[in-house]
Amino acid sequence: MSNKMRLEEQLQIIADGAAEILPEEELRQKLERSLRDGRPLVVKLGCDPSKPDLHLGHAVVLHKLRQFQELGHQAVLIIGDFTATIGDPSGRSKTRPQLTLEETRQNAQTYVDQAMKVLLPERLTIRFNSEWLEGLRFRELIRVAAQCTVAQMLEREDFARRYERGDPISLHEFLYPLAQALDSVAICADIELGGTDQRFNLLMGRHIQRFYGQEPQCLVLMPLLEGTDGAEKMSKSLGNYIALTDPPQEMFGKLMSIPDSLIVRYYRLAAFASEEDARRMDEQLRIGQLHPRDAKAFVAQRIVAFYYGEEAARRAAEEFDRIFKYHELPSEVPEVVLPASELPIVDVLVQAGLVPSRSEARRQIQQGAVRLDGERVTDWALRVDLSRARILAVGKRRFARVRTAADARPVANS
RNA sequence: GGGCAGGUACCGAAGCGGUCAAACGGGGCAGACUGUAAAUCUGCUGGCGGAACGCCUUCGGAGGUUCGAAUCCUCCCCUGCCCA
Repeated sequence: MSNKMRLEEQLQIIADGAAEILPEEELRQKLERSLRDGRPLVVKLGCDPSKPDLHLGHAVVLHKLRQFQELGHQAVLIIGDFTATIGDPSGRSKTRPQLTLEETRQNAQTYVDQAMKVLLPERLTIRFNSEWLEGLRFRELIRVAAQCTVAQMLEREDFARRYERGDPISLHEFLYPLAQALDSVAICADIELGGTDQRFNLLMGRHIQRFYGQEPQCLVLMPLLEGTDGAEKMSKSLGNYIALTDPPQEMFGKLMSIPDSLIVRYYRLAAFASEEDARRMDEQLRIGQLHPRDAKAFVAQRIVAFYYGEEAARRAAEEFDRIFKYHELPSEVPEVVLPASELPIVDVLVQAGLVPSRSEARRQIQQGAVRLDGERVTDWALRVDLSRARILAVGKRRFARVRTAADARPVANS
């Protein structure tokens, strides 16, 4: 294949699914040169080890990085261990808890383990930014900081909004974009990946790279995946996320709960379907040739299969149908062994871990959410005989098989 | 350093001496309806409690006034705005 064709092919793959590429022409030039000289591009992705739980939203970007790997480029994962130890003393945002370098390392390991579900181990470099930020001289920091005005900083949307609202912004928060930019300088990044919400930070990378006489990096921005609530972007703090570590069953269930309006988007961004396939599904849904439920199940299965394989995905789908379609018990109900042979149902619910407190147990019973061996319980003063195994259910998705220890002695009660 | 406005439950936000575990909205949980959808409707949403208009803990922190405080006073901590 000629370099010309390979160039077009690469461009197409890189642009596939991307929300924005800045600036496109520079990217073309970089790729052209890379092909000509046989030198892979350095593709950077920064990550925050203070939140090591990766979800499908992260996977969108990770997958793009993987595509770069497949094209033969050099992927560099920057672990922001240094920045994570700074934390966020403004206290308003809990998204940046202060960590020790030790914790950071540990989280980083977790992070990488999860990222490897999407990335290829070859052509992957992992760097910690404490390596160059720890020893950064104050003088140097000031030189860098001088490259940016306050007005420019306030262009960043969330700064602007917080400033507008009178919310506190700590001075050091202005330094985070600079720190990220210095990461790009440290590894001479050709390309940086991120979500569209990272545009400002990544552009800062270009700015600072120029200051250091480097060729500025190109930006490949990926769309932000909405969370299971269908409204906000997927994030851990909003609790609307599907973790890469969610077991197949749970992952499938969460996927089934997304609003219909998101099916095609998930197909495209989380199941990595081609533009064409996504369009086809969209069309079939539109003309009613495909039932939304079936489409959703298909997408869910595709996604679970990506992380756990076809077999696990198929089982998850079956299990889902069993519980929610046919209202049967899950194939595996967690078993809880209690020391007493007879207890008030409220206590059983708490001790089985189905509800957090007795008050909550009482409320759930009053609302008709609790079933014992399939029978709805209405009396919260009910005592449960545990000499034989009992099946308890709270709502649609909390189950436990409860019994007393075989050798438990009856508890005397007045 | 000074002036002003604020710090309330998971979040936003009322309350400003008792009837406040604390309005309202969001979120969450549950019920109905379903495709476990979404939307909608209903209920619940600190803990304890054989079910009390009962007890305990909570309204930035520590003290104080009062029969009684989220509500008043004092000091402290934190945030925003303005001035220096």
